[in-house]
Amino acid sequence: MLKEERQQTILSEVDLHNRILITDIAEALDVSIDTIRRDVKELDAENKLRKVHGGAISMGYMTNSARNTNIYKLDDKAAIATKAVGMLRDGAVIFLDGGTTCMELARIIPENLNLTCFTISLPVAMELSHKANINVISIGGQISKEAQIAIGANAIHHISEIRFDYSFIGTGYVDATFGLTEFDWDIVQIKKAVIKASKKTVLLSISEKLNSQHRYKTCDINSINTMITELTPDNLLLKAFRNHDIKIL
Amino acid sequence: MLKEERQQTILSEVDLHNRILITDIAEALDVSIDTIRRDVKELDAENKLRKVHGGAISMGYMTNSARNTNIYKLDDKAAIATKAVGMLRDGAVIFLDGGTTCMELARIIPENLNLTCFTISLPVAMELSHKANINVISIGGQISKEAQIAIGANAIHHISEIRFDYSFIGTGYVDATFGLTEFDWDIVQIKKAVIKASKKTVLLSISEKLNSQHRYKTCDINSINTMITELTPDNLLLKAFRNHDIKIL
DNA sequence: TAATTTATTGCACAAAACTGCAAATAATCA
DNA sequence: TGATTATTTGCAGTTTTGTGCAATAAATTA
Repeated sequence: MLKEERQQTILSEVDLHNRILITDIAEALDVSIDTIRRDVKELDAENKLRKVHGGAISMGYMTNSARNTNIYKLDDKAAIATKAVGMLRDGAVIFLDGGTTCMELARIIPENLNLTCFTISLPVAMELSHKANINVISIGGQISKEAQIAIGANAIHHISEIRFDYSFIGTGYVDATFGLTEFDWDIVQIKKAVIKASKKTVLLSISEKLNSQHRYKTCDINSINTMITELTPDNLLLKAFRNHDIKIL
Repeated sequence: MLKEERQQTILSEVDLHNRILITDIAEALDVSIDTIRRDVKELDAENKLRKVHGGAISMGYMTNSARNTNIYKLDDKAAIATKAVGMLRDGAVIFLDGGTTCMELARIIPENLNLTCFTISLPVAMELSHKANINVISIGGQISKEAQIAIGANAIHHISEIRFDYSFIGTGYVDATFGLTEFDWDIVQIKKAVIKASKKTVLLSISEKLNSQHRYKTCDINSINTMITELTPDNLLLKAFRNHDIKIL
């Protein structure tokens, strides 16, 4: 196997799973740990990923409070995902959005939990499909090349015919007064449908996105039932959100 | 052999397999390693490919992901996929099944081909989503954990509402008299629906599967329009199939 | 703190790349 | 056509690169 191919493989694995373990990759590609270590080092120097103790994480997964020095240590998105997992109960029917934070949630959902998970995200569906007790249902539709999620009328129609106990969604931008906004029109339509189809909607967002906005509006803050960030609920950055009828975790 | 045609051969090999090894090409064309090295160097300078240590990779490969780590019988499968790619025309609406052979086909579909591809396979959808000119539509449904494909009534219903120009399907087992059979009932139902929805059905199967059978039947050999194996069409193993109204590639 | 895991470093071996050179081949022109 | 020139090719020696191993150091966990 060519070095270049190997590095491409590492990159695509990182893209797919947000994080990789050096040892896993070495075993999968059947080369020594040293080799993978060197590869990861190079890729880090090229800013294609971030090397951390024990492995590597994707750039998209990085947050600006970059204290991600250890693959096992909780970073921002993992912290959010951990809080979200606490909301899950056996037998629930949930929806999972695309994006790295929801992907992280999918990753850490316990194997023994009995869940029915709907998702529009190809990577999330693949990740969940490895868990024995989770019934995964992918919502079909045209695939957005950027986000690797199903979009379009078909997907929206399907969502409208389901009633989720919980939906876990991300957002491009969020602001206490302007609500959730996106750069992409199609994605807004999907999220609108998801929110409408959910008993409870849970927003997962790193604090970095707070107080930002863009062109197309998904919904008001009031349409969200629970908002999870990596911050503690009493953080000052969340003050503006406390005026709304929304639970903050 | 002229230098020009040699370089042309190198380029087409790179296009086909996304990567080459200097040593392989040198042996195949029966010239010295140095010659190929020089050729590759020139082609790199002309931006026709990217020279890397030990070989070369196609320009498109850089963005290409999901390198197959399952190298089992990969050469045979690549040979089948190559024949299948030859059937594709701009503007076609096709269906791609799951399985490693179809995955290989997805992998080598040229970037510049304009296609609408439906698929039930999560990995195939992800692979295709990286190609700019291919409109990917995932068919949703319950995800089979073994095969990472959508199965069930919902997926079947969707398929029944489409008319594919070509469908490329795999099979668990195939026999000239017993037809296509599977170990899994749900998968049979999906394949039946696909065949019904296709103007032309193309079976991709490595020769290893020929003359094998299992519990559940998908269809007779006659329901298949074209059958592609890694063998040459006049191979003895295919003799029994030549009695049927089926094109063999 | 000790025990375990991960990183780093230096080293050896192998594979590949580069260089200069001579022989072979192709192209040009009288 | 034959002689001259330029290009291409293969080979040998050298340099560079890639890989794995083992010893040591650093970081992490219990």
